[in-house]
Amino acid sequence: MPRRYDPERRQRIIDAAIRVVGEKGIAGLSHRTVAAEADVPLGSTTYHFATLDDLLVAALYQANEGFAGVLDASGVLADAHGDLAAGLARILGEWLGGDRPGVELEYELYLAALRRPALRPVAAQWTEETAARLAEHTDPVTARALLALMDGICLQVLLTGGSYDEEYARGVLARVIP
Amino acid sequence: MPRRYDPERRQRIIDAAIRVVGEKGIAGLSHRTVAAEADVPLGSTTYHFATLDDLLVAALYQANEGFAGVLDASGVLADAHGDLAAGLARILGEWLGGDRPGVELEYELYLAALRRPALRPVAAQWTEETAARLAEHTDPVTARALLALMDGICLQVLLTGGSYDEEYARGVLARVIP
DNA sequence: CAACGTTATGTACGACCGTACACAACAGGA
DNA sequence: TCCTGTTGTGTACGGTCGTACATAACGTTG
Repeated sequence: MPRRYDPERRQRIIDAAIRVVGEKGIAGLSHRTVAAEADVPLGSTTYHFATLDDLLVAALYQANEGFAGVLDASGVLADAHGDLAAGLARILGEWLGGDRPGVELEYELYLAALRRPALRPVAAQWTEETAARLAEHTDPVTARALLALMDGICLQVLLTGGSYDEEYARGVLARVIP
Repeated sequence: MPRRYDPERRQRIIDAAIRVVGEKGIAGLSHRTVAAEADVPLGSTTYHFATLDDLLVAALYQANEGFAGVLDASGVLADAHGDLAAGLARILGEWLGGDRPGVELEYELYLAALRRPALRPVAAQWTEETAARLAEHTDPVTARALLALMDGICLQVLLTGGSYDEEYARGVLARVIP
């Protein structure tokens, strides 16, 4: 089933959806706003993604690679014998402190799974994959706990408008590692 | 400045808003849906709450008392020398496991602060107050870490559709307590 | 080359939304 | 009693939304 005309049209729509969510939030996401951002007709977005949930699933899949990329680029998981807590704390600092527009975006898509069951498999898959990667440096239980604690720390920063304290994060993350 | 006609009209609107968010999510919240749920005219909701953010702020304030109530009723914070980690793990179990419709509701309102700056002071206040209450049984740094970890554990359960493991929670919470 | 199914587009409809605003109901001071 | 300001209501407007659907553009098959 070959694609015709514009083979990357679908990808353009996903990219546009991510930009829209980044700028206006999920509340500002509609077939029309995405079509305008991607510079495609309205019918094109409804054709490739019948419901907005379909579009959100695709966007979340793609956004999940954001943090995974930071994780890879950091080299923390490459160094088998480094200080894991310090490494993770540094990664969070880079992720939260960077002026990338992706932090709120990626979290918003992730948290949207709370009310949209269609997103839960994607969120679950990301959690399991990341936990598995962390587990290579500790054990599965600790990996999930580290993930949960990192989530909680980020939430406290993002929801309360506070600032990120890397030294605090390193300290409490270290407590979780047995 | 005496209230006339219906002194509790404002409260009725807030209660209705919480029910609407509980049933249809924030996405289903509008002046009209709230007016219908509260059985008041449309103009009444727009009069008492000019913007939906105003209404969400009031709803979040009220919803925050939900978890605080569970915390109080549990008696965990009353027992000065009990096992804090086990107590908190049990509270989370009651909160998540109960068939109350409040869990997703309260978290949705809380997480909405990510994109709505108007809610952040409320979220921050709840975090600080709860951390202060926990700090009476440990130290401030540990209290905030416990709160973050509890948030993260709940998120993993709610976002991935998984089940809550109280024994796991007790174990990792205990690691955070020095 | 003709028929056909997939891919893609344009447009229109009914529903819902926030908002504005004129107006009614009432309390308290002059 | 009248006047004034606050509280509360009804309605209508312009805009955006999801959705449906007729139709075009194209590749494939026979």
